Amino acid sequence: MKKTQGLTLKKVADILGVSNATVSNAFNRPDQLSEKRRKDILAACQELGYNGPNQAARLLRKGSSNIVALILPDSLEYMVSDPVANQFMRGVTSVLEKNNLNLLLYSGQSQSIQSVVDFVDGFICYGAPRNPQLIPQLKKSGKKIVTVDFDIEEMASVNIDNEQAAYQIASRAIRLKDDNVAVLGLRLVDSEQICRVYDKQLLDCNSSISHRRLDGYSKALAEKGISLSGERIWNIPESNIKLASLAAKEALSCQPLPDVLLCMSDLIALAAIREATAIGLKIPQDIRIVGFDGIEESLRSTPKLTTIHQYSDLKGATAAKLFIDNDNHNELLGYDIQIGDSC
Amino acid sequence: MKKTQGLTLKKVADILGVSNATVSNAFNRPDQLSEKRRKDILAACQELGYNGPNQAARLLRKGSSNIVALILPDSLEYMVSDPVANQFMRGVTSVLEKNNLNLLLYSGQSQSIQSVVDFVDGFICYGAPRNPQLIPQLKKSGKKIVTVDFDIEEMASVNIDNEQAAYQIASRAIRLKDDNVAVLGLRLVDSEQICRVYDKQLLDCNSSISHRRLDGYSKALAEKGISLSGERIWNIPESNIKLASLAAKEALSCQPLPDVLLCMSDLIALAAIREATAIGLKIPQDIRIVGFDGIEESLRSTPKLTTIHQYSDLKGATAAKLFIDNDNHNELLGYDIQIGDSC
DNA sequence: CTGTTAGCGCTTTCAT
DNA sequence: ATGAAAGCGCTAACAG
Repeated sequence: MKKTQGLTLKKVADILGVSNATVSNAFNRPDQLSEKRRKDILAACQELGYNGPNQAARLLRKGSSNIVALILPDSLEYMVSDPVANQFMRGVTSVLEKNNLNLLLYSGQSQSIQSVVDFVDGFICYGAPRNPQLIPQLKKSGKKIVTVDFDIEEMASVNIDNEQAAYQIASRAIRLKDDNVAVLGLRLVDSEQICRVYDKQLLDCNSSISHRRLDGYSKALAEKGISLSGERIWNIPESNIKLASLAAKEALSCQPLPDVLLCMSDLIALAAIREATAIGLKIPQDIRIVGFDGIEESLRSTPKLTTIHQYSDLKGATAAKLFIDNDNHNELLGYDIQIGDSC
Repeated sequence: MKKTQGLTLKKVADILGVSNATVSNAFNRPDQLSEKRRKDILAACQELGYNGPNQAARLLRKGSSNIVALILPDSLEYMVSDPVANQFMRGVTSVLEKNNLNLLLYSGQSQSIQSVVDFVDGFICYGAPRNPQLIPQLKKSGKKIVTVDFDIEEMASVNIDNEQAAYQIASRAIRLKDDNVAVLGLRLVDSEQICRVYDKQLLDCNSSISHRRLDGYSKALAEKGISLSGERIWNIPESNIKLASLAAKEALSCQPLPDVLLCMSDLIALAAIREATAIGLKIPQDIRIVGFDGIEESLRSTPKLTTIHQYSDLKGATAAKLFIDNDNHNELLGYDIQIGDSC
């Protein structure tokens, strides 16, 4: 394997008979030398095959790398194929690319941020990381941080009003006081299993968007005079199709059959639609189903899904902009109700 | 903002009254000092709040960072929401995570690899990058490289036999000698527009998987004695739903109406199914449609899509393994025909 | 406008 | 088993 040329700024300077500072300036500070000198030097470097200052050395010296880490809530393996995370990433990358920043993906399940913290200019943290230990580490890293869908005190953040959105979609789904309602929830309790919630210890209730959504559902239910017990709430440990289908099957094989299924993600709702259809239920006549997120596929399902559409790409773009502008404020984004045919 | 503690290995060594080499060894080379000494030092570091050697300095010194760059064919913005790329990335990340390697996403549209080349241990290059200039840069970088779906001489690679796969799926789709066949192709010519191919200059015919697939189709057609002129081949500049739908509409509003639609990706085929259904065509009675890739959604479409299923996650995992093992060979992966109801 | 020089924080020979 | 010291390649203060 051909080794890299081993050209350094110093060598180049020697060859050209100028000081290394001048070469460095030619690359980094055009105002520090004459236009002609700069052009000559750059041309000579090109000629020699020197592509510019070594980025690792530059990082050590300057402390900045143009790399930003995106901390995903779970392992990358899961997150890279999650449609909501995808859309979020799309927003992030669109802004980063325009600003010549590079993206490092990092798992929220990691033990620590140590292995990357010195390489990156900061962190965009999408959802509370599965490993809560990361949060104090982030705080004391001294790096720039933007959080999304949760907050770290004093840090920039991007959120939507999950409770209000959940309230609205639930209000729409529930018609009658004696509707039988079931909730297909996401990570409500600390379990790797699909299970009912009963009165199990709820997971970090304050920071979790799932609990905000549950609060919204509950408020809507309370307004109609319906009560919801833990046995009508399912916990799904992770938003993926297989688990969602299993949970939907459970809920649909229950007596009495639910009239309304409040699903905390579209992936879950779409799975529920498929399962309900498979056992011959008519939607929305026999059962009403609503989702949350507004992924693309929800527009194409049969029936089209009624859901909360959040602008995940905008969320990503906003997070990236706050990061770049070093803007420390807390942004609250809007959402829409997407009216489909599933309720 | 609380600044980082500013603790360095040297300061820690001073505080503990040992040399910096000893502290370094405590972290990096357990065999270089007594077990007890090591434990004491590590404990003391923990106490002091020193999390270990600065990674940037370590990188400068050692030249390795545990970061691997994944070069995607196009801009990240597009690729993060492409289902095939997602599945590939899933395979890559599953292996990288197990090996404590971090993933940097890099756009194949970039001007150069310069901004990251010094930060990473090497590159996995998924598909020929849109900017062909990157290829010589990669070659002379001296870094470890694994290519996927194309080759760079002397470098490890992972491929499938696109021509053979395309031949098989086309052979299945074509029934009669007087079938009227249309191809919905991907990036066959250098155009940002949806257009017929006619006899336009074909794009880098040798390295492109699209041209291998076209060769496979042509072979199958030739065997049945059908000829295919450029006006029955559409070029879609990019695999996304909107463009695919437009192209499908064009093809379906053509006289004579095609009996068979050979689509170079599932995204295209699924769009074609929707468009055909929308204008009242029965699939497969009125028109047969086949895809390529085998994305998850193709299993759930109505009718279920007949397509080539490639194991994109395995492809990703294989690429990552070759990278990690420094294995320099050229892997050819298998594929399956997924028989659905669309043909 | 240009050159000299002191580190950035670490790893690794080479002595001890 | 431990320590002293030489850089890795660069940037930025400072002096000229």
